[in-house]
Amino acid sequence: MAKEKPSIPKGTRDFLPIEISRRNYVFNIIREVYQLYGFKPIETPAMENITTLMGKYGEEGDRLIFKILNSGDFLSGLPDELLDSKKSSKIGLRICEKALRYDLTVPFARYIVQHQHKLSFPFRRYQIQPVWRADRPQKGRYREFFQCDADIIGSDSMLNEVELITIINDVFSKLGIDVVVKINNRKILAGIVEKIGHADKFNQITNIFDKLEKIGIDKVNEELAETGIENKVIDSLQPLFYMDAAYEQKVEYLNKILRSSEPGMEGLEEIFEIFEMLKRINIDCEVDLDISLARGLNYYTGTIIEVKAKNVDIGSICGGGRYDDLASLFGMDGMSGVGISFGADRIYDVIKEKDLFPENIETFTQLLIVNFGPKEQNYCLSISKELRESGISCEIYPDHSKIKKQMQYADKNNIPFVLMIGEEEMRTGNLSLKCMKSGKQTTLKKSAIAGYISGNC
RNA sequence: GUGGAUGUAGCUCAGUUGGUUAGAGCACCAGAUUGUGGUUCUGGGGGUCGUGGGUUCAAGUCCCAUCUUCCACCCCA
Repeated sequence: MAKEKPSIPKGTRDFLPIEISRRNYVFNIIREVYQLYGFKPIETPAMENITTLMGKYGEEGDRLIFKILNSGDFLSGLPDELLDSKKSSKIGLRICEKALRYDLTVPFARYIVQHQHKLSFPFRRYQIQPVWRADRPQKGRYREFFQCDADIIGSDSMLNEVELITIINDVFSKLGIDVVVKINNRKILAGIVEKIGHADKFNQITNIFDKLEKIGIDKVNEELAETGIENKVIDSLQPLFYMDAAYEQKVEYLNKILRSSEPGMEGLEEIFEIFEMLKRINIDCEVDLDISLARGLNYYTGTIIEVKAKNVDIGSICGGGRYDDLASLFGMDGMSGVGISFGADRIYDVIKEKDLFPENIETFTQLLIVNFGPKEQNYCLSISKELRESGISCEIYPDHSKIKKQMQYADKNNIPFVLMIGEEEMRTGNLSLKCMKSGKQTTLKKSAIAGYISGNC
């Protein structure tokens, strides 16, 4: 048999125990905060019917959905002319009925429509599961990664937006990450585009706005001019592009130019409400109204939110927004929802880069019991049972190897304590406990061990 | 999907205008030390140089293709 070099698909990763434990640290903090706000956990399958996903994320999104080939003789029913046409996307839809989920929001919309009779609205759920995107991988961009979503569906209130923002604040302050939360509203963008008379070019224009931070104000103006917007109009937009302008100034200016735009004023009113509420509660992290923030999947209709870590170049680590029409795509009207999604893997990368993981999460086993031989091993069996019953995570070294080797094992596995029970200890009942960090050894009766370790961990 | 870079031991990398048997550090294993790890010393194992073709007396080195990883665009968490 030919030897195969082992590998995994590009953009996917294996995880070491230490990496899992660090990732769980991130998950646990997010989960705790979600539960503190009354969100309930749900799960959905890794794969959805392909029709559930296609067309929900825009053209680019469709391309990035992983499709699952049908089982069986999937080509037999295809007309020859379709096969001969070699149009992959069309053939793909005929031979793939399932696809891996691209995010957690669209499956959630499907979920609430299907289970509406078992749920009471407004419904707040959280969901921590992996998603898959057929993107080309690079730094902070994976083909399989975890999203941690929280959504409130069935309520139009801006209070929901405010709660989500405070959740973002709580999570990142617990993780010790310095972030800036950017907020915008699609209705404001629609109003601006409408006022400058290019409502038909919404995507093109907002896309250019979005590049502001990256390419700078001059290039943005250049690109806007290329789309056919008159210089006079571009000049009138300039105040919006000064990122560090105070919130009040931006709102005042928007009030002027959006006066006769119904969606524009509506969006502005929503933003105003959010910021008024935020003023009532103290929030540590920076929250900015950023008119250049345009991103977000196609389904967002109102508020859009994006969070970036300061001083780390990794794209957004959390994003979200309000979607009024998502459930109606599955046949349930009047169900506005708003949600956020933490990108656990990017958050992991930020914490790693900033070296912010706490040390104690690297300990798995607290105590190793050295194995001196068959007699001692038998004696240790009951000791390990008692220690575990007292909540001490411990293991007996499985072989009668040299002590040196067993100590090395403890050292490499970051086990803080080693218990040595040889002939002498068995006879006297005075057990030798070594603290690996200090190198000090103490003699204890077995009943005192659990207490000693708990007190010194 | 478009463009650019990269690939040599488990990891990080040297390797001259093409020229004997491809090196180092770290990691691993063994010993110095038969009841004591993390430091030190000694020794050892480990590479068909990403893969497939081509040029040449001779290729890790040059050419082509392909894959991987990384970077930019696009898009996004």
